[in-house]
Amino acid sequence: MGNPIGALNKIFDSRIRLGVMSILIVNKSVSFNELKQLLELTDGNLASHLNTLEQAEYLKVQKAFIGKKTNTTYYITELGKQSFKAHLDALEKMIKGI
Amino acid sequence: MGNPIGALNKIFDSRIRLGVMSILIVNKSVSFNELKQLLELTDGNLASHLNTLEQAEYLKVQKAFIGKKTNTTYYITELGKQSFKAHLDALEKMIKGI
DNA sequence: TAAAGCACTTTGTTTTTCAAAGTTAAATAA
DNA sequence: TTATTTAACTTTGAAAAACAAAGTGCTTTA
Repeated sequence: MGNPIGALNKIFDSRIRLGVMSILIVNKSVSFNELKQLLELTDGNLASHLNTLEQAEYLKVQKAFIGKKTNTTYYITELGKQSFKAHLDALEKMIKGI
Repeated sequence: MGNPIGALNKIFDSRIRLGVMSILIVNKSVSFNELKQLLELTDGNLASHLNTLEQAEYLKVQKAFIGKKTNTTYYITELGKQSFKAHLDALEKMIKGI
């Protein structure tokens, strides 16, 4: 049996990134502004965490106009979904001592 | 509905402290050296995380001699147990979108 | 023309994490 | 008896991460 924390994904050590993923796994797509309001973050802080998630290819972005307003929408990728689930599995195993 | 990440406990943002709690919730008592080996940490790093957990009163320590060797053993406190469970509940709710 | 909203980027500070080395005390080996 | 080892830290300092605040570019609405 290896190190119990070894299977945890470092990207998900952050509560904010965990929060983003949790929202996106249930909601399919969420806008920058919705995330900002839900998680009560400053733009910069949110943007940088979203960037980390994008770099990892756990998220993809779509920029569009909704009516006349610019809108940035985030989606979870297949990789993101898998990685998040793997992380939750690892967490569960660790907690249950499996 | 409040901020979904608001109910998470900052002390458990750290994978190492999560790991320690996971071990102690199943094992009742674990020595410094066992933790060090299980989690593959340097003494200093482990000691400082244990200290954080102790400050929060999530852990208590017992120093004793086992045979002729000094032994430091860690136990989870009732507060620690409750806080850890509360954190896991918050996590679960967040993930499931409750 | 001015002000406001969106989605950033940049800057700089604060906080956290960590390894490495040093410390203290007891135990065992030479 | 002197030296080494083990346990469990503490201290120091560096690197990484998190964050707020301010600035940017673009568009829209007043």
